[in-house]
Amino acid sequence: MPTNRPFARVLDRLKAVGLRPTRQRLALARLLFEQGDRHVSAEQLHDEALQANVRVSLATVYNTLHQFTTLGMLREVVVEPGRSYFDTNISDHHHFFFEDDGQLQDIPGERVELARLPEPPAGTQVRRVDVIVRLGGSKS
Amino acid sequence: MPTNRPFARVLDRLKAVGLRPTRQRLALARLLFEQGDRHVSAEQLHDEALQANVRVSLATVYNTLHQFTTLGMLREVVVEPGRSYFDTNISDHHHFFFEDDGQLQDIPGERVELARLPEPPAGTQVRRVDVIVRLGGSKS
DNA sequence: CAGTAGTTTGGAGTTTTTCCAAACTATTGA
DNA sequence: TCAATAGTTTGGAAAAACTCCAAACTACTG
Ligand SMILES: [Mn+2]
Ligand SMILES: [Mn+2]
Ligand SMILES: [Zn+2]
Ligand SMILES: [Zn+2]
Repeated sequence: MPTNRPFARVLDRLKAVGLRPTRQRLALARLLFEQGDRHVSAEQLHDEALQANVRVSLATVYNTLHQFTTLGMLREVVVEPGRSYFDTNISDHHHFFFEDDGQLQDIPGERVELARLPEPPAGTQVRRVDVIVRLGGSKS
Repeated sequence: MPTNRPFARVLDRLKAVGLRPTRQRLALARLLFEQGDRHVSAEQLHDEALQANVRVSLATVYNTLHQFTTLGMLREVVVEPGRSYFDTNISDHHHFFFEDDGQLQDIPGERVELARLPEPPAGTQVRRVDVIVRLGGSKS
């Protein structure tokens, strides 16, 4: 029978990438990774941590989000001026963006087919292709 | 024979959309529209204006860029956190984004074929589909 | 357990963008 | 021609998101 080890998964992930499992990092990792795919802003995650009674500074939230992104555990998504979202879904996929309320929704990679794309200019390499489907309410 | 009317085109465009052709607006419109397709930030356009000896405040540059965007003369492109680009190419097209130097380059609409896209969620409507091809130097 | 490298933190700083209310100006039509 | 009006511009203050810093703290190693 499996023991009750609520932190184990997240703890192992931190170890795997060589980050010390500090109280703050562990708590943020749990908020990020233990509830399915999410798109969160730094401010949002900070609020969630405080509500969960985890004392952590906003600077640490930014540090952590950027470390996780650099280590490939998160993906940064930019759709609006003045706010970055961090995506816990790091698989190949795209996004609906609801311009009215600023929400992001995943589009699985296989539901988009890019049948043709130009060659990248000489000396460059494609890092990623983002498809953003911008949505408005039914009126506009 | 055509008279020498350097401002005529831009002036007509302003009239067409119902904006008063003020000194500032006229100058900004010329910088934007009289040299082919461009992707400029507000700060950039402001600098250009000053260098061309056009006294205009940064607030006015923002006002103007947003008015032009609302009126469909410009398109706002967001690829990086913390900076908006305004695109004078309002035709259906996409972008290469050079992550190293922050530059944008147009990809003509017909060079991208989106063979499949999911239906927009009920009650929403597609406003635009952005394809951003993020490029890195040859090393990464 | 002491030493060290990695981590966290509050607060100040930076950058981009927005807001504001006062001054200014293009347009209109009497 | 010009006064009234609505639209425009402006500097400076403010907001919003993010970064930086140096001091304090803590996880790991031996
Ligand atoms: Mn970042
Ligand atoms: Mn805007
Ligand atoms: Zn996603
Ligand atoms: Zn473009």
